[in-house]
Amino acid sequence: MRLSIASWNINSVRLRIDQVIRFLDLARPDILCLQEIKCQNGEFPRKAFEEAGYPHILVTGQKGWHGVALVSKLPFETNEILPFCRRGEARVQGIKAAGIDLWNFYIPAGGDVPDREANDKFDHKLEFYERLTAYLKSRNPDAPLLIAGDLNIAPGENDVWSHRQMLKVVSHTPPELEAFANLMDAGGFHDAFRELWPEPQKLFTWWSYRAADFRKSNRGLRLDHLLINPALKARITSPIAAIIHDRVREWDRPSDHAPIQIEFDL
Amino acid sequence: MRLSIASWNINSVRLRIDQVIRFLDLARPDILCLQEIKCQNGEFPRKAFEEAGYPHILVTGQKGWHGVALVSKLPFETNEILPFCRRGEARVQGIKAAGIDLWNFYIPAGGDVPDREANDKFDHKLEFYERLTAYLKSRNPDAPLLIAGDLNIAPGENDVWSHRQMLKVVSHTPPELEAFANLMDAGGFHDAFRELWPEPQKLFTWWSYRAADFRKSNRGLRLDHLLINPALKARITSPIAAIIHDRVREWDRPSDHAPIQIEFDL
DNA sequence: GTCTGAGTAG
DNA sequence: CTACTCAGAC
Repeated sequence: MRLSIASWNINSVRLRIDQVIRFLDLARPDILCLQEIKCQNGEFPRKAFEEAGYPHILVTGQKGWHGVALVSKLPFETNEILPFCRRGEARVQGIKAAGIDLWNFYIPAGGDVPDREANDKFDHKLEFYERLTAYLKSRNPDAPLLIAGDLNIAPGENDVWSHRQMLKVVSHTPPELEAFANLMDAGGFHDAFRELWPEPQKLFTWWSYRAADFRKSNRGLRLDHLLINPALKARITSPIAAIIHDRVREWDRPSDHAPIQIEFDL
Repeated sequence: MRLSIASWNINSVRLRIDQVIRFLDLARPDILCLQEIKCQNGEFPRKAFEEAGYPHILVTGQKGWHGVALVSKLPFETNEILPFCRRGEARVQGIKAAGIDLWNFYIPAGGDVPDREANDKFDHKLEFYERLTAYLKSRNPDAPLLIAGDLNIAPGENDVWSHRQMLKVVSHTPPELEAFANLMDAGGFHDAFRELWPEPQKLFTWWSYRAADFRKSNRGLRLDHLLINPALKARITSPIAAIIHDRVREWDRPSDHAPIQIEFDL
């Protein structure tokens, strides 16, 4: 079977429901992982997704901030509780579909000051990574796993518009780069995007709203990821397609994140 | 010459600039008086009015609340300072166009409690009426004058959906009705709307946002007025046309006020 | 119900 | 820059 998974930090699903449906109609992933839905469970626009052909829906919302959701053409099970967010915010989902564990994360952004003592948000972010990394070490590595979402770290020199300037900015500071590397090591993850577009090519999934013309300044970051563990990689029988839908960032009143998508045969 | 004057409480001119231009294109008044523009002078969308054929613009704005503006096909002079608002808020404009004095007012709404002692906003409203009435008594009555705007009083029994219930509600309380009557007496004003649609016909220019269907409940008030003094009346050589553009209140995300317009030959 | 401001977050 | 909350106004 062919499987296609997408992920998108939508920055308010109610405000951008038309754009999400438009994206689904053009990209037709089997499963879409959403982050920053910014609504409570009862406020999620289920009907629009059902009508678009995505009847299987899991919403993990809260009032106002954060919130993740998963909409799927395929049925899925929810059987795992993933205790990575110490504040219990709506940032984590774990499902099993087509025999694969799929985790959808909106990892904390981490505030402005890259100092765990002075800035509790930064500490919260790194602790999320630490908990996730530790969990992976004790998890059965033979179970196929895909991690999707806004991980809020740009891990490589070419995942930021300026490595030198960004080393001081939360999302690309040394402790974050180390946390991301530790995660990759612990899970043995494969990054299909970087495989397809090798260094030193720049890859971005996010561009600030503050730039008048994000294409012109192109000061982006690669904060969104789809990570494949070795057990899943071993089951894939085709080349892995991976695409950043950066044209979507050009739409009218867009999210500041572009959707990302991977596709492969099992 | 034929002269056409309109008035509209727009409830944020930046949010509804498309609707204002649409209204100008359909009604083509020579001068439009706006109230509740809710912006500072530099934030007023001058260009849209200029492109619509209204190059003469006077903006009296402030941050966030209130604010009045006047856009005109005809040139005008601004020569009079009208000291009716004791708080110095952006609620008053006076110009002279086509030999006529035109005053554009956004008179204070007056808060909830109809008691001058307990509610300073109510006192402020009545003092505005008192100052205006006193000023008219000392003004040269031979100068043609038109008062336009949201005067925030529904003066007659048939200017409210329920005279009995509204007598307790600010906009139609006895001291306000008296203040309005004193104003009309002092200026000798002619109300072209009531002339054209005599009692007991209901006339409304405002409907609350809270009603699901304002047409169905039709709990409106006549708060907006265009008042003609005797010297102006004497110069008018045609019947006076007067229309409440209540269809505009049906537009998508409308102001809670409808535009009003009068037209006559001089 | 629909605006604006201030504060918070990204 | 854009989104959310909440309060204040009408």
